Amino acid sequence: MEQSTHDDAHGCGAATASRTCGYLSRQSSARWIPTGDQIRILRDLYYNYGLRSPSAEQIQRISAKLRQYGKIEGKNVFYWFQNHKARERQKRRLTTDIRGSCFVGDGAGWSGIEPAAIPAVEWSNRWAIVGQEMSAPGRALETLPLFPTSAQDEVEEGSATAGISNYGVEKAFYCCSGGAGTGASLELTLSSFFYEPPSSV
Amino acid sequence: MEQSTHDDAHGCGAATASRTCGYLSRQSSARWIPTGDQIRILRDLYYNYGLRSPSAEQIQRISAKLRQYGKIEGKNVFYWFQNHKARERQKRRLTTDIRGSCFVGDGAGWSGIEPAAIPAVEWSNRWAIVGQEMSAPGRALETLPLFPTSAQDEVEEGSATAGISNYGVEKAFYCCSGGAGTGASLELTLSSFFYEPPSSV
DNA sequence: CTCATATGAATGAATG
DNA sequence: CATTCATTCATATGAG
Repeated sequence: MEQSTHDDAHGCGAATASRTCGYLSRQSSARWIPTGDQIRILRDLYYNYGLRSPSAEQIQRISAKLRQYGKIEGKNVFYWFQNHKARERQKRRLTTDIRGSCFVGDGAGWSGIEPAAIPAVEWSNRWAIVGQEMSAPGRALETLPLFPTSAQDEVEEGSATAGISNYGVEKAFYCCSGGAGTGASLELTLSSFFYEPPSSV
Repeated sequence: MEQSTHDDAHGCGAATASRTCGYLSRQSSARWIPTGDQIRILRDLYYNYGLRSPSAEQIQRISAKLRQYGKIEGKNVFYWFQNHKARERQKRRLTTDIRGSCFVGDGAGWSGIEPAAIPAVEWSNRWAIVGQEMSAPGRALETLPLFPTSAQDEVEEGSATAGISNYGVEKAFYCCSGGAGTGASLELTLSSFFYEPPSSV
């Protein structure tokens, strides 16, 4: 789900290819295309190490390290973490997933159900090490907690959120739509689900 | 042309649609296939109501409502609007070669030639320090110190980074990071996989 | 079967 | 940190 499309499937990094891919897969991509190894490491840092907002120094080191797997700049690492974090959060907000599963963990997928990517046991080993070494005042790994964000976050939905006043629809240009005859149903539609509790069906 | 292929033609909703089709037209499509009703409502929201970028809550409500017409998730609604807007704009960019009738549009003035060098210095402010790139591919990290407490020096000076002048960043104020002796745990963390066999190059 | 088009999904990059 | 834009991949469908 994550980046199954890319990963290394763009004929770049591949598993053994190991070409100085990075940025270009065939021409001047102008846009960074992470290799499989790069992604793997980044994900490892994110999930297994809880790194979510690397500092400048961290980014430097990470990008420097990842450079051996392909062309990469600091900003790429920076953006990667930004995006990954943001999208994980967004997923939470958009998903109507209200299942009372055990751990939401570091979920990585809209489905909310991730095929046990990171066995929690794995961490303990590393965490321990990192933990003791990290005598620094809560730095480096911003979020050390095994469970990034408590589920307390998305519980707030469902009740209020009744600020239905305006749903961002301010400028409605009744132009293009040819089948304007559906207007009625639209209003009905809008009101129906805009006033309905988010409880699915 | 628009969505003549789908709409309800995928043997799902049929003409009258309103069938609990959604995701699967036969099995697990893995990909959401909107039903005719769902598309109709979405288009209605888009065109008749000018809804272009629904918020998270709106998406939840919309998807919840559309769910009665078939399986659907929040991300589907999200992507739908995202794609619809992007493609409409893209189409406009391609067709509007002599735009000039009305206005230039919403900030996307396409005059055939878009210089916009984008000095890439925009982000410099944020992570200027990160910007520094090393021309030494392959290694450089292997020898990184375990006690990079001094890492602050290089950053603080900024001269080191300025030497690269990669982005023409003169004054790099390491804003966000702030952390000084941050590095320690980081590379410790990284060390685990930094020892990986560089099978790449 | 191959190709073209439409479109769902994903993600890098960027802005506020 | 969230929101948006642009680009690209992946897949469904129909034409040839």
